[in-house]
Amino acid sequence: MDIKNEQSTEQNILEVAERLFLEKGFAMTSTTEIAKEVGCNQALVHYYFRTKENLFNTIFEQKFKSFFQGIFDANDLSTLSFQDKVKYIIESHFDMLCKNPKMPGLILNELSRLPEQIKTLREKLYELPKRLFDQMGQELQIEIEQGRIRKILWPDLIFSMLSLNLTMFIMMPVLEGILELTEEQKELMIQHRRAENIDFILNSLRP
Amino acid sequence: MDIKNEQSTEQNILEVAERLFLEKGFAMTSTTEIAKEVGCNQALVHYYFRTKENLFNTIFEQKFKSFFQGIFDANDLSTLSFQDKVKYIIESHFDMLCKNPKMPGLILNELSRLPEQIKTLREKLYELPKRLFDQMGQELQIEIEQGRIRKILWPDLIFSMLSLNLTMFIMMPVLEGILELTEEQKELMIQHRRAENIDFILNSLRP
DNA sequence: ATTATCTATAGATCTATAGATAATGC
DNA sequence: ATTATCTATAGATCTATAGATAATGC
Repeated sequence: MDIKNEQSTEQNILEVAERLFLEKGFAMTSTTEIAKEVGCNQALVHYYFRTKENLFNTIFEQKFKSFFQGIFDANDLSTLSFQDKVKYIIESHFDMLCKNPKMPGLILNELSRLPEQIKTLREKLYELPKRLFDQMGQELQIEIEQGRIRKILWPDLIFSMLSLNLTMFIMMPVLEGILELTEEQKELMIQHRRAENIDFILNSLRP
Repeated sequence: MDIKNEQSTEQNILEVAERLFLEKGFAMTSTTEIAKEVGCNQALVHYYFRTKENLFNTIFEQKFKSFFQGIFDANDLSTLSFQDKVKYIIESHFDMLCKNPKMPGLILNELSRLPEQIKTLREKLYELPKRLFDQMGQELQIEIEQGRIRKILWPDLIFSMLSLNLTMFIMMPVLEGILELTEEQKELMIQHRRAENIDFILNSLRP
């Protein structure tokens, strides 16, 4: 009778589980609770996914992949100036976080339990963005030599870029609680910081 | 027979519980586990603290207070230049995080459950540092007018300062897992970022 | 026939308490 | 006497599975 119930129960379970895992983490979410929210009985969750761990891994793996490939998809940035590349990276990283605001928290809390995902992440970190990163590192070197950017190491720069973006989303639940933000205020704040982060970074890079 | 067992069992419980709560959070730490590590039986944990919640709150409240008052203790900064004040704040914030590297994670994960602490934090945020913050805001305004610092809002500046410091410690568990850092590498990285954060901020503030 | 769903339950925790026993401070 | 510690256990979860029943696709 539910409007949503066009989709299969399996799909429903996945969606509810994803939401609950993101909200409360692995340990605090029970298959009983998932079943209750889906509107089926608890055994069914195990019928489809056998174990809670299985269910979690299925969801996490998928979210995890799309999360990271979102950061540096191979857009051609070669026509842009170095500053514009920096700006583009900050923006796409920030927007990716906007779409998955709870993922950093989940990764932080659960990654240590998941050696397989750690391996994946390590490989991705060494592999995929290496081209982009090596190239950016070299370009940065040239910019510095030509006096268009102050002396700074590429790893330090990228760390600062990601830091400023990340904190916004990691701290948001606490900020909301403390400052009692409305939805509009929150949205304003996020958009403000998006611009501010770019500004802050580019200003720091001036020679 | 243990060397440490000079102190009372109650103190032992507090110390073990603090470590476990910081490592694994409230939900993932059981009183059974605490008792096992202390070397007593599980009933004793409840004898001293009645409930697990009680035990957690006792520890959290204490850590929480010392954590936040560490940030802006009323040191007299009035003889310093604005840049040196900024540097001092970054340094003391960073060093406070060094001493309590797991606190941000715990606060992030558990604060939502604790309305009392949220209230405390809100009051502190409005109250205690208001003097320092208002003053810094005014000073910043003067610096900007006199052309010694580029145009920036004080809340944006303080947010960026704290962001860069925070991320270092929040991401450290993940970084350690991915990059397989040794203890020395980790220590080097932390000290490097301490300097880099100051550098990055001060460079961004140039007019 | 096969697949989806339900009921019932075993077995593993975990928290909290009651009640017995040991240790300690007068 | 009082305080600290232990044993035992009630009651509440929670995960996972076995086995019965309903729904669906040929």
